[in-house]
Amino acid sequence: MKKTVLVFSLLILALLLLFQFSKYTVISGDLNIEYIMAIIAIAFLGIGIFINKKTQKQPETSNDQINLQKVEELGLSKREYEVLKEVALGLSNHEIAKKLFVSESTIKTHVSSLLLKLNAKRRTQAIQISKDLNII
Amino acid sequence: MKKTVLVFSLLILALLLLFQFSKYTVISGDLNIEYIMAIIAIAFLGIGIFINKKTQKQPETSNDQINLQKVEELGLSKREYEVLKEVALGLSNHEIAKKLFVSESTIKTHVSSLLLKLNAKRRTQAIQISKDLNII
DNA sequence: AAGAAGCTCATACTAAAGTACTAATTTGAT
DNA sequence: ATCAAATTAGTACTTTAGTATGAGCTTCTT
Repeated sequence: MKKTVLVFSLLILALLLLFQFSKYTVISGDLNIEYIMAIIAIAFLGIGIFINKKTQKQPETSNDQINLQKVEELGLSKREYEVLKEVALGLSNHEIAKKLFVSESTIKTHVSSLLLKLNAKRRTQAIQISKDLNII
Repeated sequence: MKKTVLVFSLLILALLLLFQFSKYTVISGDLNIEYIMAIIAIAFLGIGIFINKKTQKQPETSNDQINLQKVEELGLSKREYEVLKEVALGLSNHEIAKKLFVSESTIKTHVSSLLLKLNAKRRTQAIQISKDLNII
């Protein structure tokens, strides 16, 4: 938000400067009007592209990046988060247990509390929710 | 590609028309130069944003695009594919049955054959595999 | 040191998920 | 019209998944 204000302020400033410059050069006859128009057109084309890139980058990066802050917000413990990632990989409780060198009942405990925290009824729903929250 | 050429052709045409228009109005004194500049600036700002949006949509869609050809390669029927998408949404067999107006046993049949075709042991694994193959 | 939180594990359940058939219709293509 | 594939649905069964509860142990904080 602060950046947006700054960018627009600079934009308005540039516009005003350009006006003054163009008025001066047209009157003094140093440049003809076509050049000034072309410069303005190109400049604002670039500014348009730049602004759009900035606004479009936000969803892009937030889509690919895993949001570890969200994990904390949800109150997921380190182990629960670890189990969640294995669940999302399509492993069964038994397979996860073997992989993490613990018993299956331990995994069940983790999964149960993880489902509660994610507000999911099933592990498949937990996967979907986690994907939406960008935590996996 | 054809669209790009068309867009740029129209862009150049618009530019030329604008030049002629501006030259006329400035000389005739109907409008002062600031207005024309402002119009050009806003127009090209919009064009810049528009172009950028078009070019940035390409990688987005190509990354997310679902590979329907792969679905056929796997031998998934229309209904099986439909069920798969619901499974990936995190729904239970019972919920899918209600949503598609069929019995739960029908969904079970679909899921079973779908798992076979995807070479998955569980529905969670099917989700993972489907995601890798870009079919959901 | 005491308490809270996290990790572990067990038992005993209930509830889903998944398999293996069989079978009746329906649909689509030759 | 006929044959193959698809959709539907059922029964009976096994396997996972998930819940509830209690409990021992470790780690970190106050």
